[in-house]
Amino acid sequence: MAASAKKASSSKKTAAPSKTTANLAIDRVSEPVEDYLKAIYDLAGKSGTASTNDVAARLNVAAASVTGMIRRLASQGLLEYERYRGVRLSETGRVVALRTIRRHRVIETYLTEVLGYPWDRVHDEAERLEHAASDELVDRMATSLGNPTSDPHGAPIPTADGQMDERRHQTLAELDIGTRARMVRVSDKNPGLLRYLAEIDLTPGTEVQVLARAPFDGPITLQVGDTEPVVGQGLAVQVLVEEVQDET
Amino acid sequence: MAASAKKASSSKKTAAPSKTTANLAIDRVSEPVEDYLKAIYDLAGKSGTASTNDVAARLNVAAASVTGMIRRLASQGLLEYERYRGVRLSETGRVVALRTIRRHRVIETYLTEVLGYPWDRVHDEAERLEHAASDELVDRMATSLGNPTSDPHGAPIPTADGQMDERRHQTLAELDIGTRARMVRVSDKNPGLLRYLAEIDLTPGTEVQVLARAPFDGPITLQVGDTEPVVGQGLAVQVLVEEVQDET
DNA sequence: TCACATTTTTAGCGGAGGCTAAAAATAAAG
DNA sequence: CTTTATTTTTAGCCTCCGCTAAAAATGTGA
Ligand SMILES: [Mn+2]
Ligand SMILES: [Mn+2]
Ligand SMILES: [Mn+2]
Ligand SMILES: [Mn+2]
Repeated sequence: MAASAKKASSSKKTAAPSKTTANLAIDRVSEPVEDYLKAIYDLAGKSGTASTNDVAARLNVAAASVTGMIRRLASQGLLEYERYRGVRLSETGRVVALRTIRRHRVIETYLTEVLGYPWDRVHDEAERLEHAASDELVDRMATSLGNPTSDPHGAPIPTADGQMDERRHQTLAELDIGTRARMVRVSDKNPGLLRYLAEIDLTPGTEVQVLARAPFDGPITLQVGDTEPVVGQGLAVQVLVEEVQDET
Repeated sequence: MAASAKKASSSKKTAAPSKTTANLAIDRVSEPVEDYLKAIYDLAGKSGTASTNDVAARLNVAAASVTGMIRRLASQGLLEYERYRGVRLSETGRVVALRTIRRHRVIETYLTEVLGYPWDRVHDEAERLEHAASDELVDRMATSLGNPTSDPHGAPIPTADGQMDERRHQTLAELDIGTRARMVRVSDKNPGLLRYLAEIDLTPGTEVQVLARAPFDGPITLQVGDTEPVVGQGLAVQVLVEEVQDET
């Protein structure tokens, strides 16, 4: 809960404009900065730190560019940085990242639910809109959707005050044969995969079971509804699932 | 050329990718560029040209910055420019401007009609979203609104293929006493004015009549519905109206 | 421990889009 | 037709955010 007691990141306007709650009036940052913070947020994952190279790969920029940006972000108090030692978001940085993620995911949900976008094309649109939409707009969208808790790909949506379900899930590749499970989530970054999943009806919420698994990472036979699609290991490791205990 | 390694790789792939209709596949330009083109589009108006100073004032940038940007835009073929002689949009520039204007106005309409935004706060939001929303998204919004022809402030919405109603209108200040007219349009850039207009129910579509006009630009007494608000000249010149001929 | 591989940083550069101050061109007034 | 005022451009500078090439730090395998 450290209320971002960092140093003087906010210029020299007023000492403390309004800090009633935690800290909602964080200076709005640029589009690239929001994308860096998002990338770092989810690369860091549990270890807490992200490497220069990973960030570079994720954002499709040169490693040198990442070093440069990282230095600026550190000087703004958005992250902690020690040369050669990776980077870790500060509390402020985490808040900014989570709000950007919230905007992204609410927008994706709105686009599919209300405007009829197919789930394989919302990501690119959201990747740009997330930087332009105000929190108010996003909250209006969320409200009109009934405050959904996950986006079309099953990713959890942070609440307006920055809480997010951080549960880890097993992949379809790890699922024991015969175990009943529910499809929970898949990455939103591969449109082809998403289209294929939609085709075999393997979307978040759907029940799925592994019927057979050929050795040496061979094909995996599934049961989805009353079809039995056979998928590869490459797909299975991308799909997150959750065991479902049948209640009487 | 170096910087275009990944993103703007569109440059010189094929001479003419697809030019079936007029020219719909125009390289997407930056946010500042879109704002310059919009500003020039409507400053130029009928005369066709806009001055450096006017553009600067409209965009809140220094005149020197405008000169710099103008040179770049001219070199990209978005406008025609002769030193000291003002600037005029090229056909390409006009197309880009109109599409940006379409996005802006459809977004404003969507925000008020669907998401319940008050009409005095949609402009700022649209000013940012217009650069991030794809034409597809905007077309989906337009479709779901039934393809409206004007935005919440009465400004005409260009069609997807770039047609826009360019009619000029008289202002409330010019309206003859006793003439029945319909409120048509008001600038979207002054939230206070918009709130006041909403308060006296003077919104696009509403019938209005000038009952009296005090001399020397004095107060103007209106009839709006069954109220008789008295407004100043400053307001009256901002409100565009259209005479309404009563049909039997 | 030493040599090589990998990762990261530094150095230097470029374009976009801002700025201010000064110079130049154009327009307005006497 | 000058002189002055206004408008516009130039010159020079800045920040942000990219890039490449080279140097430095860190990690690894013999
Ligand atoms: Mn996404
Ligand atoms: Mn983004
Ligand atoms: Mn507007
Ligand atoms: Mn804008």
